[in-house]
Amino acid sequence: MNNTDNQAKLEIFNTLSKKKEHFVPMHPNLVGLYVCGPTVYGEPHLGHARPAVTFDLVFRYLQHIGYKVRYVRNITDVGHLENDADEGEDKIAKKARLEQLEPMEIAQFYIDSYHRAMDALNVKRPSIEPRASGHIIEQMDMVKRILDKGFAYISNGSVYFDVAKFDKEYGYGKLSGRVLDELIANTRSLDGQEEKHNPADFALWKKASPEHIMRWESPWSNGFPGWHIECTAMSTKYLGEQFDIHGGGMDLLFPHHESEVCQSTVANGKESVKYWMHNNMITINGQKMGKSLGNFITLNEFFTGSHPTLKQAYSPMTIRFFVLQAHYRGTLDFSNDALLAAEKGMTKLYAAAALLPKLKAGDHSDENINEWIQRCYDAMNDDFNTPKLIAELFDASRMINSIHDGKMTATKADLDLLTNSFNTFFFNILGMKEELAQNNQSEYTDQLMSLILEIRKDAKANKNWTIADMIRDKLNDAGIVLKDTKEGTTYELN
RNA sequence: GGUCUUGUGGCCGAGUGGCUAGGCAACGGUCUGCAAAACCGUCUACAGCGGUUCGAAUCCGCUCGAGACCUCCA
Repeated sequence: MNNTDNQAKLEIFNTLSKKKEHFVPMHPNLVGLYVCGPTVYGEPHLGHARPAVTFDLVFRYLQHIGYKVRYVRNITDVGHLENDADEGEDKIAKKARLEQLEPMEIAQFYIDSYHRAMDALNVKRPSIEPRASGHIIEQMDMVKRILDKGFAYISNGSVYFDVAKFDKEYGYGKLSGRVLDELIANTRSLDGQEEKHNPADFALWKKASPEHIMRWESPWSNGFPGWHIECTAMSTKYLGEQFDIHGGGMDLLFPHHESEVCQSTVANGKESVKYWMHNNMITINGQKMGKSLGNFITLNEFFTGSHPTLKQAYSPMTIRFFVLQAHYRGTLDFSNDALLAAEKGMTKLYAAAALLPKLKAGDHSDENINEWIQRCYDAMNDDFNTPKLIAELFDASRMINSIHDGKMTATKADLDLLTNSFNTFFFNILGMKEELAQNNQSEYTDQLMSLILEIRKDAKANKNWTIADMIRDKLNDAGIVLKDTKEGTTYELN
């Protein structure tokens, strides 16, 4: 199967149409991908891992089938308002005061932390990672354009988008399915609403109250941009007025993405996004994750196991594999049992990968490798069905083990094909990487181990089971697992 | 309350209107000095109640459960 075939077969579930559609990029061989990135005022947690891994997979697969992809993932580092106690106060500004640090210092601290966690999860860095604070001019420009077109109004120094007018001209709610009248009926009256003509209107620019530290001079007031405008401004700047894929979590569907549709439609005169993709949410033991529920777990806590909910530490690759073992549009529940099962399964696939170079070719093949490869591509082309792909990899693992045990054979050509494809799907596309333990197998370790295995072999030859078992058990305690096979003993580091 | 999504075997998790995904766990077998690993086999589920159909886990309706969103938080 070549790239052209796969490009033609790829189907993506489009939130706009609520069905799978053939993916046809606007420009041949080029794809523009925009994903809503993190708001940097806290440690990265599971809620960050899911979209990051999901769209990393999309990024990787699109590249694999031959597209040149520009992947833009923003960093939101301005304009965060808290909803609880300190109403109207910028989230970053609040933290800054509490900790006596510059707002940008806080943002930088958490950006670094986010990057470290994403690197650990083997999430590729995007092509461009623009910061909202670095695009204030572009955002103001976008607000001006919307004002000029007559779809926004100024009220007490703030600028609001006129949703009712938009609804009349273009129809509101295409993405989320919201009906404007129902929205208005359901909106409670809240402080500050009197500035708006209509409760469904949203801010494009907010006048800063005195406690705001992050503020910029604008034609309307000294203030800061509304939340939704940053994505519209930055996606337009880097991907153009129309681009292929916009992704994010389902929690962003409304109002954030719906508002983006409004803004870009007015500012650019056309709908800008062709395919909207939304990953589903995560839960922990069936509950949503929240600080108040006591199940808020950061990624570092997962990696180290330092949270009361966790029975053990889970490596970054275990988390990644676990995320990929569920389809991105389904909810994903984290539990110790499920993570443990994923970890074991993942280990099995690593073991199969390690076996591949050791396989001996036969004169015929018992399985059709090309058909297997086809099934792998079919899975990916079906809206990135990674659980299906992983099931195929487990099938391959069974083949690999059987060939290794001499219970099956494959020709040299098929072995090369199998090796190449297994590695491509497991490492390059799913983005699994060897974890530290495996990389620790230095030459010294190898020499020491071969000495120890030699001693045990002697002991076994002399039927000295006490010594042989002691070596095996003590090594096991140290995290080194011995595997006795007909060809001799091998070892794995855990 | 409203909008949307979702409910699959002990656990996780794919799925096409008819052809028993896969993983983990459990149990049996082969192999092994024993064990682990590996391989083979067993465990045949689709929230509940109706309806459409020759046939539904898959389509429709209702009920129950879960989740997301419904603020100028991002």
